[in-house]
Amino acid sequence: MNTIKLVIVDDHDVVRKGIKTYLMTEESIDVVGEASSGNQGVELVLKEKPDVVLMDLMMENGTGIEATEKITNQLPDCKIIILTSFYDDEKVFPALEAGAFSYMLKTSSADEIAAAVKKAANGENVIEPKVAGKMMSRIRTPERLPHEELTERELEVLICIGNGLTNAEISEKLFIGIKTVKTHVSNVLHKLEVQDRTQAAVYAHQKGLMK
Amino acid sequence: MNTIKLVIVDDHDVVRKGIKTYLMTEESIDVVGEASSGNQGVELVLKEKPDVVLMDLMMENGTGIEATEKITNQLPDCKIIILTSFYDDEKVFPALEAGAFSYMLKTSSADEIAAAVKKAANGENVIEPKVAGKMMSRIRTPERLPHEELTERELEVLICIGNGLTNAEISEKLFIGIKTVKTHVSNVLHKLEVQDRTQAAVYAHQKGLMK
DNA sequence: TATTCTCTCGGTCTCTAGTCTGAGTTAAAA
DNA sequence: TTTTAACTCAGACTAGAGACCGAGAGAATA
Repeated sequence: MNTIKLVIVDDHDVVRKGIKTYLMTEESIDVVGEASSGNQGVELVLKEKPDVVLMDLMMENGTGIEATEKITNQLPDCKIIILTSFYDDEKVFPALEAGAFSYMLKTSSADEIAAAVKKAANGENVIEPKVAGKMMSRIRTPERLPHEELTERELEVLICIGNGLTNAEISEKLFIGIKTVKTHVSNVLHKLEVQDRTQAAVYAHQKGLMK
Repeated sequence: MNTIKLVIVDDHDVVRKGIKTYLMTEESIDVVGEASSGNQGVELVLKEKPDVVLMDLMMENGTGIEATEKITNQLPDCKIIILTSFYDDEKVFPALEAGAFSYMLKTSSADEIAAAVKKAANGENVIEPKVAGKMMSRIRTPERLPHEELTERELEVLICIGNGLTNAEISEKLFIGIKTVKTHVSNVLHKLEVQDRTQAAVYAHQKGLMK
């Protein structure tokens, strides 16, 4: 088997160094680069064209999800392993939809991560047991999340609501009439199956739709 | 100078291994143990009595803040360096109040962390620039965070708001009249300096007051 | 071309939210 | 004992939220 070219994208220096140091003992894996932000990661990956990418989700500049999407669009053969600090309901599926190949937690051991890298290079994906459980329950209830039915404009309005704006303020911000805002708000409330804007704001925050 | 005995408490295997591997090249530092949870960390520290502890804040079992408090109560000479994944308004001060000696981010380089360990053993504390900035602004405006001024009842009401309840629903849940609820809501809005319940709900979520 | 979707806006109506003022109760602190 | 703070509730009022109905313009699709 050829050497696996790997890029690590994580804003934590210690994590990058930790993985890199550990993987140096693995002869079949060659760490060809590291990046500390999503944007930097995309650039690096497009330049190095690695076989596998270890990608953190929570980073200060540019989310890992956006980076994952950009990379898979341009390099469909590049396997991206999401490596995140915690188990987050709302980010598993967006990440997988963005084209992530495997999904692991940082609580995994270094050995497990090395194994996941090799498997990814081999075309096998690894999903953390906890995450896999979520996927099963999602398959059992395959309905889309309510907010996926929102139109672009409605999502904009929802985010305004999530920021605590009144209808009048949304009207000014989006350059539309208050009546129109009310129409959108009403549609959003129905689609999200909530009773009022406060619940909509909570929904937006809990589902990670903000910003 | 004697060798510095260090314990690492972090639920991320890669972080522990990363720091440990890096610090092995430092002759003056001896990693005498690792723990993957707060409770486990307390036990280990009480047993090993290290000079310095590197402590993660976000862990699945037992928060780093509780662990920090327990350790400093029993071993006041043990220097605890908080090492956290992100810059969180709400956890800096509780951690420092719990007796943390230094406060660093995982975005710090491995060199910086090694330096912080040595400084801690020497009695010098290191506070991340960003965190230090927060401290300065706290000193400049020593007022408590708005929500700390809330009474117990008002906090209960705020959490209900954060859960999307209407005044009528809060009234039922807390067994008080709607008029009373309105009074509490009004007080909450003033104290938090927000205009309406939606903004209050957002506040509650952003400041981590929910649950 | 006909249809569908999205975004836009209007009118009317009801109800909730929130403000303000005032006030009684209890419990703890000075 | 007096004072203070927290919790309770009332009435009256204004303004915003949201429901419901209808409708026109533009773009995309069948």
